Formats: sequence, C-alpha cells, structure tokens
Amino acid sequence: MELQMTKNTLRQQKAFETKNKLIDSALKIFSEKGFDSSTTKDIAREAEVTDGLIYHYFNSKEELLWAILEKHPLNHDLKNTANTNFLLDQSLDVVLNEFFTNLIDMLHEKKELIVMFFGEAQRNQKVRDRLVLTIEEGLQLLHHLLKQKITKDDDYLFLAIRNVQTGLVMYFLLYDRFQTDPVERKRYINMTVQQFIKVIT
Amino acid sequence: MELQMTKNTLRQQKAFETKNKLIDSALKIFSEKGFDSSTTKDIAREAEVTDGLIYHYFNSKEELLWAILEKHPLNHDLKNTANTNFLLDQSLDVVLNEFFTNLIDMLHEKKELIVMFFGEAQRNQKVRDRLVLTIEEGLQLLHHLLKQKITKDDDYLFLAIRNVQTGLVMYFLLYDRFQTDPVERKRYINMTVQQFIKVIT
Amino acid sequence: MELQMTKNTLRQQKAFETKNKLIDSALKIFSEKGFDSSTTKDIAREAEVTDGLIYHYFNSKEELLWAILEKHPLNHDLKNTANTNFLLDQSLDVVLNEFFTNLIDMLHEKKELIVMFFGEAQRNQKVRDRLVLTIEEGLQLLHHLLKQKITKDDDYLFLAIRNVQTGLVMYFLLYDRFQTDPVERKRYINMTVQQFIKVIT
Amino acid sequence: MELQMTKNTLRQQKAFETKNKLIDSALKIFSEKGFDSSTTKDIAREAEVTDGLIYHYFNSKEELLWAILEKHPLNHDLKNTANTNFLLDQSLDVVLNEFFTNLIDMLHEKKELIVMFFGEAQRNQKVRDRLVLTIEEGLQLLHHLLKQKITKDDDYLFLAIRNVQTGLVMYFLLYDRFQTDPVERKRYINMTVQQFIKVIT
DNA sequence: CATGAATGAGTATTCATTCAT
DNA sequence: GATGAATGAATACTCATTCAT
Repeated sequence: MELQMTKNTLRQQKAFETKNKLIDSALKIFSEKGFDSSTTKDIAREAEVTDGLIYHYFNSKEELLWAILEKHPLNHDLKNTANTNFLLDQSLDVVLNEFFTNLIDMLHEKKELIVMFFGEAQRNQKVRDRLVLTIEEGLQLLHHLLKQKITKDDDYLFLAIRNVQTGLVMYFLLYDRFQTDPVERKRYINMTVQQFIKVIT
Repeated sequence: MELQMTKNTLRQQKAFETKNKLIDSALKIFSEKGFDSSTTKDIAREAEVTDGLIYHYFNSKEELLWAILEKHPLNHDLKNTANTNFLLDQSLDVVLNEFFTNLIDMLHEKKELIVMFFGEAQRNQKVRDRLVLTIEEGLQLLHHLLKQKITKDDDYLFLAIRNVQTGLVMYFLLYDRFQTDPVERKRYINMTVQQFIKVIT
Repeated sequence: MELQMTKNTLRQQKAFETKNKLIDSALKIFSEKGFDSSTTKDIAREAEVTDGLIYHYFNSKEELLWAILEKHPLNHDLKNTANTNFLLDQSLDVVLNEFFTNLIDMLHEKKELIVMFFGEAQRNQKVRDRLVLTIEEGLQLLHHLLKQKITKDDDYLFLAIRNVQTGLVMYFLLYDRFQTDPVERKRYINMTVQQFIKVIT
Repeated sequence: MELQMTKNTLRQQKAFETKNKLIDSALKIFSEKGFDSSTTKDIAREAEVTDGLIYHYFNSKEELLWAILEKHPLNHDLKNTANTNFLLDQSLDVVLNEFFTNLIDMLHEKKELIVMFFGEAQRNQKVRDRLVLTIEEGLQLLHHLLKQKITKDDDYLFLAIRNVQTGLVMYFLLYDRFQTDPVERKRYINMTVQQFIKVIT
C-alpha cells in the first residue's frame, strides 16, 4: 500500500484515496451498526461514492472488514512503548503506568474499530481468531517487558498479565469508552497498577 | 362452566408453553447467528410453530430479545452461592474458589445467552445497559461476601473485584467457552484466586 | 398436485391457483426473453402478485423452470395417439400423417414452452438432458407404432425415425411456428410422410 | 512523412489485431455462457485488454455479436465442396457422403459459434433471421449439387433436403457435439445418405 | 389460538457503459 | 489507442410484519 503510493500518477493517487475512504467509511458504519446491519449503500454514501464502486475495489462486504483490520495493526503503538529503552531503567510502577496508559489511549483512539472488532468476534470465527491473536501479541509485549524485572515463573506471570489486560479491555468496553474524564481514568489505571504489582512481586 | 374453565386453563397452559418455546428457540437462534442475522422464520421453525404465531405473542423480533433477558436472571445462581451460610466460616481461598467456579459454571450453562448478550451489547444501547447492570449486580454479590473478611477500603476492593471478574468473563468468552477440559479450568480458577487474594489482603 | 387439490379448503385452493399462475407466468416470460433475461419482477407482475411471493412457493428462479417442465409432460398427447387402437388397422400413410400432425399440433399448442426448452437446452446441461430424454421418448413412441408394420432392422428404423422427427421439430422451430397457414403445414406433413415411407419400406 | 505513415500503418495493424482478438474472445465467452450471461469484463479479460477498450471498437455488447457472425460465413467451406468439379463425375453416394461429412466437420470446427448461434436465435429475432438465411444458403448449395443428377420436382427435392439437413444439424446439437467417436459419426452419416438416396431417387 | 399466504421495502452484488486522463 | 475509475440502474433473493380465515 505504502509502496503503491510512491509510483503514483495523479489518477492512481486519487484511486488510492478513494479506496482508503471506503475503508474508513466502512469502519465508521460497521462500528455504529455492526457488520450485519450495515449496508453497502450506507458505506458508499458515507464515502461519497456510488454503490457499485465498492465492488471495483473489494470483492465483497466481508473483504472490507478484512481491509479494515489490515489497515489497523492494533499493537503497533504498544510495540513502540514496549521497546523504548527509557523504560528499562524505570521502576515497575512507572513502566506499567506507561504501558496501560498507552493501551487505553490506543483503545480510545481506535474506539470504533475496537467496538466492531469485539462485536463481530462473537459470531465470526475468523474475526475471533484474529482478535485472540492480537490479544496474545499484547500479552507477549507486556511479558517481554516484565520478565527481566520479575522472577515469577512464566505460567504465573502470564495468567496475571492475561487477567489484568483483558480486565482493562473489558473496563474500556463497558465503561471507559462512554466517559471522557481523564482524571478518573488515571485513577483507575494507577490503582490497577498497584494491585497488579502486588500480584507479580 | 367448570368445563369451560378447565378448557381455558388448559388453553392458557398450552399458550404459556408455546410462548416459552418461542423464547427458548429465539435464544438458540440468536446465539447461533446473532440477532440481526436470525430470521423470525428460523425461530418459528425451531419452535415448531408457524411464522405468524410469533406476532401473536410478541410485537416484534426485538421484543423476543427482551423476553429472553427477562427469563434469565443471570445472577440468580450466584446469589445462592453468596448467601449460603456455610461459606461464612470458610477461608478466603475456599470462598473465592467456590464463587468463581460457580460463575464460570453459570457462564457455561448459559453459554448461548452470554455470547448473544455480549455480542448485542456492542451495538444496542439498551442491551448494554442491561449487561452493565447485570455485571454490577455480580460485583455487589462478591463485594458483599468479602467485605466482612477484608478491611481494604471500598474503592480499592471494588476495583479489584471488577478487574478480576471482568477478566474472568473475558477469559470465558475468548478461550474457555471453546474448550471443555475441566482440569485446565480448575487450574486457571485456582491460580486466579491466589493472585486475587494477594491483591486484597 | 392434482392430489393436493382435492382436500382443499378455500384458502388452499387459492394458494394452489396462485402457484399455478406463477408457473404459467414464468413460462410466458421465459419463452419471450429467455431464462437469463427474464426477471423475477417480470414474472411477479405477469402473475399479478408481489415480488416476494415467488419465494414463498419456489426456492429460486431455476426451480420455476423445473416446475414448468414438471407441469408439461410433452409426450402425453403423443402417447395417446400412439396407443390408440384405431391406428392398428390403418395404412402406414394414415398412421404417420396422424402422428406427425399430432406432433406439430402439440408443438404449436405448447409453443412457448418448446421455444424456451430448446433455447435453455443450449446452455443448461440439466435442461438439455431433460430435452434429450423427452425426444427419446418421442422416438420410442413412433418406433413402437411402426415396428409391427416395418421389417427393417432396429438400427436402420431408429435412425430414420430420429432424422425425420428432429427434422420436423427443427422445421417447427425455424419456420412453422411463425406461420399459421394450415394448408401449407398439411402439405409439408404429407410430403414428409411420403418421403419417410420411401425410407422405411 | 514516410515515417509517420509507417507508424500509422503499424498502429492500424495493431488495432486490427486487437479488434480481432476481441471478436474471438467474445465468441469464446458467448458460447460458454450464452450472450446474456457473458460480461464485457469477461471478454476484455479473455482478450487481455482493459474493460473500456471494447467500446472503442464496438458501440455495444450486441455489436460484438454481429461482428462474430460477420467474421464467420458458415457456408464458406460447404461452398467449396459444392463447387468442386471432381464431384461432378462421382456417384450420388460419394457426393452426399462428402457433403454431409463436410457439413458435420464444419459444425464441429465452429462448435462454439454454432451453439451460441442456435441458442440466441431462439430469443433474438435478428439472429434468427440470420440463422434461417444461413440454413437456406446451405439448402441451395445441396440443391444446386443435386438438381443435375435428380429429376424430382423442386418442391419435393427441397423438402427432402431441408429435412435431412436440419435433421443432421439437430443430431449435431443434441448428440454429436458431445461425443468424439469418428466411427459412430461415419456410420451415422453413411446410413443417413443411404436413406436420403431412397427418398430422392 | 393458529395458520401461512401475501406484502413490499430492502440487500449484496453485477454490469454495460461513460469518460477524464 | 488505451486505461480503469466511476456510474447507477437492475437483479435475485430476504425478511419482518400483517391479516383474512
């Protein structure tokens, strides 16, 4: 994709933008109504193109779903956090606050995507597999970050990570995404970190 | 007269059963395909009645959804656990193992319902409100059980409970519901309990 | 079908008629435009019902095609001709004139069906199989009628029958169906009979 | 100037080839799927050009159909047979075998075209007219060949020719085009010739 | 209570055709 | 000449809902 953009004539560039707009529009509509209740007409209207054009770029409505997931590698930002050298010298408390804050920030930033992702995962096996994979990646990132500081055995540590991480995601889905008070969120994260430290030390 | 009444009663009973069968069938179909992709025809066929009859008992497809939630007060079983006197004298470890095992068992028993519940909650505000309510009830139950044994302040305790509980639910949704190994599940619950005790003591 | 009609309540009777009307309408539309170019909307309009009703009675547009063929067992009339005792004592000339006249009459009566049948047979394997079967049946009928009067060996007789019969059908498809002059047709049939007799005697 | 012309000529040549490839591709696709079910996209892909180019050379999909028929004067090969001097001295038997063999060979060679031709003729008046014309030409050819050897009156001879010829075509459409046994075909043709000779002598 | 025929708006997808580049 | 993005009407099929019986 990135690659294709380089050799652009004006025309190709415009096509690229149109395709992109379709993906973004699909994400918006899907997350508002769910995949099944979204219509290709809605998506086309949102993208300000005619109905048929969707099928010039994608073979089906479902393919739009995959294009969305392709476009948003959710753990990308977390990866950066996890790899930052500056964290190496910090206390557990600082590291975890940073990591969880980034996680919640990312979830907020991609709110639409996340909501759709979880909703569809309940009924579409392939989407669920992808979701589980994404979550596992997130677990690995945190595990990688902690294993040098923590001496608990892997099983124990992993379960702790899984619980705290999925707990956070659920917190986001059910509560946090509908509020915008950053103070409350900070408090929540901070306290969660304190409790998590108790578990793993 | 007497006869008439008997007839009516019988008729009422039959009607009650039919309505019930419709609710059960709807639950089955909804959880298999999701609300939107389920058709009233599917439901009628599953309930072995004709298409139109649904609308004798319910005003719409959505009303069936509410009837399902009405019929299944999810925390009913947990309530029993939480109120059992026998738990009062037990150690934290025993109490929590019992409670979480009950929780997971209940989730399994009502797997279909749960999956649909979470799936629809992502896109239907009213369903989500109901889900949040149900979860809050669950939190209260555990809080009620623990507050006598634990001296942490409420905020701290509640957050811990919320995290562990939603973590468990997520664990169920993503992994546990697709496996049936009771040993693995027991191990998971037990370790989670140990970690949770660390947090709250 | 016939059977179902007997135990009719008024409602069932009406439904039966509607279904029948749909079949007849489909035949009309299919033969006018060909199967592919016919739309279910056209058919519904012709039958004076709404679009969706077609799918209450049939699972697909193609199923309508088969319902049509089911309803019209083409060789039915020829069978009667072939089995009539009165023919037994007649001269070859009379018998063949009678048979071919019946054949052409039947083709005319079911003109719409025939045209569609041949058109679709060119591209739909299953339809073609059905057509070949129907033609073979027709050949058998004539063969049955002749084998008592003709002493030629079977191979020879069959080939003669096949050629004359398919020749007649093609004559109908390309010319006769667009004209209505009974004299011309009679002349054609008569001369064909004379020539055919030359072949088989 | 000179150069320009060469360029133009080359360009014209290339254009000619592209147009030709489009016609051939259209024939291939049409005969596989029928006219209606064939898409211009299919045809463009088969011809390895882009979608829009078709409309540089043709005004519509239907125009492609006519271009195909224009390109394939079906009776061309038969004409050669019919005019060959060598046939003049041959026996009826040899002449007819030669002619019918050529006919069937030609049908086989242009199988795709023939199938499409007959399929479309059922629903497209203009195509049917063309088909009738082509068949009439074929009849004339054989009539021309026979009239010197046969003394029957024209009406009688023509009808015999028409029947045998359309019979042969039908034989091809329904049976012969799906088999490849040359012995069986030879047998068929030979016996048909024998029977035809009986009719016309 | 129960039936199932009937409605009609809606759905994903297709496709001939146009046209700016 | 050639490209392929864009159009938009059309299509088979679906489905919640209504209602006469």
